Amino acid sequence: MNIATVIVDVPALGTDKEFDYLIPDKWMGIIEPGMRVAVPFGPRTIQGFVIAIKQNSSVRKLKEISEPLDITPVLNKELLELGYWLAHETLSFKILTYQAMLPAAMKAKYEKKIVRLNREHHPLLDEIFADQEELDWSDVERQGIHRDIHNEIKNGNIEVIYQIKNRASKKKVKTYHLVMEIHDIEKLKESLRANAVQQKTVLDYVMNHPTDKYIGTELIKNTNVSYATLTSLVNKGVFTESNEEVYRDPFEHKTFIPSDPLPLTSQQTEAIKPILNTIESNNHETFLLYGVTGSGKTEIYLQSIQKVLEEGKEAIVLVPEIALTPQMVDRFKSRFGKDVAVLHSGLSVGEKYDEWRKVLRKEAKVVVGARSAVFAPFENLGIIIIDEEHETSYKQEEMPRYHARDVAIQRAKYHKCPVILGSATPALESFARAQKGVYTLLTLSKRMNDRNLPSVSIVDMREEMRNGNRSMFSRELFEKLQDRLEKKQQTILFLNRRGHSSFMMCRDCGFVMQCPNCDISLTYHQFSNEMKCHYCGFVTSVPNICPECTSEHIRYFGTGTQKVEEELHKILPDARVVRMDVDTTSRKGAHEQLLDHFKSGNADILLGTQMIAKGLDFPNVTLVGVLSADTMLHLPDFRAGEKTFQLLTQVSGRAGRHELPGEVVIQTYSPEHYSVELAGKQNYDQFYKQEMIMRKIGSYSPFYYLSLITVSHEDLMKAVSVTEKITKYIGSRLSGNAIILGPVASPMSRVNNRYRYQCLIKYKKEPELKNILKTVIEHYYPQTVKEGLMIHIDVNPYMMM
DNA sequence: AGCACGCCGACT
DNA sequence: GTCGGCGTGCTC
Repeated sequence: MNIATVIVDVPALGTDKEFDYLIPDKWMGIIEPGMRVAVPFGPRTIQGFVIAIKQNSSVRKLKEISEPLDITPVLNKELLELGYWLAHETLSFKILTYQAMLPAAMKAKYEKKIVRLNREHHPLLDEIFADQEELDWSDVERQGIHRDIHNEIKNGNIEVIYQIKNRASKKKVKTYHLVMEIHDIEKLKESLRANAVQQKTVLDYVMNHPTDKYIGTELIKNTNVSYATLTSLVNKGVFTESNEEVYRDPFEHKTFIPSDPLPLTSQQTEAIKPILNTIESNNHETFLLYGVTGSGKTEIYLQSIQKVLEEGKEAIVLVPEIALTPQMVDRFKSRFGKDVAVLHSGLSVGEKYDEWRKVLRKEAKVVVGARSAVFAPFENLGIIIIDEEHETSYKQEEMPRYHARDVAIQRAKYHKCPVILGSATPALESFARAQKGVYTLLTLSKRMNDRNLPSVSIVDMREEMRNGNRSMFSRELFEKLQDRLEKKQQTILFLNRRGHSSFMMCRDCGFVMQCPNCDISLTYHQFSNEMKCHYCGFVTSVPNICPECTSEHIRYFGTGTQKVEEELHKILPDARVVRMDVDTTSRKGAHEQLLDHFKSGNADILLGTQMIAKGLDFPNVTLVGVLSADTMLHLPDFRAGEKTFQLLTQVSGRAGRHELPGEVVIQTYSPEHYSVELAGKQNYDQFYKQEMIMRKIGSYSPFYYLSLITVSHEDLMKAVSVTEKITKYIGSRLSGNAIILGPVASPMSRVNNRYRYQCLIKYKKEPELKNILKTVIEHYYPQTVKEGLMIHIDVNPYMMM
């Protein structure tokens, strides 16, 4: 058993396979599956994951593993297998699936260096090395001395070495251990010189707060002395000092008030019963917890987790973009305290690494996190919960293009434990599966305390226009805003930004400023006063005259949050507005600050985009206004109606969650569209029926599975011809039941000067499809590398652009 | 992905 | 003749 199977850190077709290495005697019994190792690969040394350990290899001449990079495995057997499964499902390279499972801090960084092999006098080497032991390869390149260096390598004077580095390190803090008895400290204090004030302060502090160790920074803060003082006390034998590893705690300055399980309503009790049963009986089952906003889904999550912990198992809770719902984290931390680790995008690389290690070391039993937290390295999973399961952020858009829901179910099958998908507006796919009995449907139709759903009025903005109101606020919304200001109640104003950013248009000739590299109009950014392309990053100045007809009547159109804010100030000068968008929340912690500001009553109106739609719960909010409900209704996406319905329903749910009744005003140009109308009525069931008809007519999911192939190339003809060949090939290999659409130009037909064409495959059962797609990838791989052709395959796509 | 190897054209 | 251009193929 001295041979290790390794997946190497080279994401390419030719290297996406197992490589065998000898385990040197000194590492025997130490190197285990799931560990990262450094291995020689060609002339380099790179990182790899040990997949298995075995007796024999079919390869004759094996190299030895250089060294292990972990003390204990970072992936368990289940996750190692999951990586293979995921690579197969998403047509991804295996190494990328493993990288997706680990915090970014553990991705290897490589350094190429040269070292001197001898100290013999040498004019060039003496000069470039000076006194250094090793030299970065980039220095060689910068100085343009390639030739000489290669000569010296040949002469045996220097050698090229490769180093693997971790991105983040473990955080260490200086710690002072108290090693002197209290009465000795007293004596020491007496014997100190009168002017040794600082040392005396520390000794006093220590006597008043006796404990066996002190963190250096804290000791200094509390006693107002310097490290030098502490060092002299170390010399006098009061302390010993050491560097101890600590976790970075993102919630260091937050206190959580412990919470106890709440009594459940009769509906909640009914809903949780089957979940508790599966936990107890160790069975896998997927539940769709369909509960209107405010029906108490979270309490069901909490009490299910409680049960899981009692069984000695662990829980994963996925929350979309968790930084956006600090309230949610609070609820879990309050209930489960130190057992909770949090993994979300707002944390620094180091913080994420620490939270992840708490899981690996079994110091945390509950993980609350965004998409990638579904890979938390637990070994006794008792439940996986996906809150707001319809959210599209659960789908990763880069390789591996996985959906957290699919991974969750796969893991739950392995662990024989339940999955709960929770939503007030389930994804159509999920609800359909629940109807078919694939998932078990649990319904919470009543809000807790029997609070009514807010009353919703839909305002036809065309009508407003006809009546001479050209403002972005309808009369109804304006009057209600005024009313809330008088009553000292709060309002949330939601601006649906997608497909609605500001663009420059000439009023005389209709010219719209386009990105020169992409097939999209440039967006006006008031903040920096520039025109930007959101796809390739192109930036240019704002024109004063139309570049086309030199007219001065060139203006920006569309509604940004800043513009809404200005307008609010004009019509309601006394209103205190908190604006939340990319500009105001980019600073770390700004998000939470703004929300706290609003919550504490320091503002009347919260104005924002997507980010205010989710999970917020403010008692004093009695009005929610949606400024333009239909902006994404017309996007080229078969889920546009579903997304609109979900968003409107979610936003509406923000009003009247407590004692005060809530009202919602939805402004729209398409009041008759069923997505808008039924969102107004909060009628998911009706929406489901209606949308299912549309999906059936269009042969879309959930009636068909989809796979999307996008081909892009600098040369339009190349993109077209390759897509055409692929479409033909696939058509010839699939059954007659599959529908193959293409080649057509992608809705984003050019990005970054690359033309994009696509082929959409709709199918019910095509067991050969994965293999066919793999053949396509293999066939075009050489062109991918050499000619800049890109083929991007998305199984079950969410982004159709 | 890198990197070495190898086979052609442009110079000392 | 040698240098160095980049096309080709391999990495346990």
